[in-house]
Amino acid sequence: MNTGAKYKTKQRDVLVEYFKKYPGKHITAGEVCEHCKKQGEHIGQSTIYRQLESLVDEGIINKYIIDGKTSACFEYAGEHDENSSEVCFHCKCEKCGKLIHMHCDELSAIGRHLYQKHGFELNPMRTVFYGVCEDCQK
Amino acid sequence: MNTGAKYKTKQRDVLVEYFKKYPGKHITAGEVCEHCKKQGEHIGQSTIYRQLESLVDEGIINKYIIDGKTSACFEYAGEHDENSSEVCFHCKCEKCGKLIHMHCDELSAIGRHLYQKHGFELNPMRTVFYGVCEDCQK
DNA sequence: CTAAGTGCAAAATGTTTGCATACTT
DNA sequence: AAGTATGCAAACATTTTGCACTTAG
Repeated sequence: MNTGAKYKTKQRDVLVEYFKKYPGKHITAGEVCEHCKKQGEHIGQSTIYRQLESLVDEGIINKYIIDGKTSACFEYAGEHDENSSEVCFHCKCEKCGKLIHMHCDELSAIGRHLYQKHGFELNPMRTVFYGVCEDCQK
Repeated sequence: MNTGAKYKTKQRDVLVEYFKKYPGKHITAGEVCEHCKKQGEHIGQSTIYRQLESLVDEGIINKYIIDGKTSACFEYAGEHDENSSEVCFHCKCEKCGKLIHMHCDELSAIGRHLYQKHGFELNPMRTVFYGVCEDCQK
């Protein structure tokens, strides 16, 4: 946790724009660094890590830690569309490493179940289902 | 992935016994190291990491990567009781960090749903639900 | 005897921190 | 001016690797 970014800086904008440009894509801190270098925007890695932390705190991006990857991933959280109950779930294949984005009402239902029966308020943005994908089951 | 342990060694036994002794407990590689030192059983850390990998491959222990912790956790997989449909799910509180073990048929049902409707074969042993626990919702 | 496992130390990652400087407001 | 952010390099923590040596089968 930190105090939260308060100043609008060039570095922060670059990061936010990058995430906005690829909604649904999982991006590591290292990939952010590379992206910046390619853009000719040299941003120190400590700045990147600190900004990522801030952006997570502010709910602008989400952080995922996925087995098989050695580093954490971040993803644009999208516009907070409160009307839509469309929640996106993530399934990660343990064999090929593929990450599947899934929209499913039945899955949304488990969030309600967990809350009503177990008092646990699920955060679907952060939860990753592990298993084996269709292609790898052959 | 590795070729799988084939030899029965003292080091391997020590690790397996340790995990068996604490079913349901999440143990990091570092904790395994410490445990061995306390026992007077000096086991090199590379051996520990390599054995942990083997044990995961063999399904004797499961590996979890949980946000907030900097290192991976391992847990005894338990006897493979095929008769029982009792599967254990993990819920991790994002606020207090508590890890809740949950047995629930409804949750087991989502495994079937994912398989039938989405062709995804869920591995519940590896999946962690993130959210906020009852205590932290006050 | 051979394949597999071990242990050490070194290297490779990924992430965090201290501190002087620069930028926002 | 005051508070915050940046960037560098160094520090850290965890995990992996190379290699000579030991052990199980």
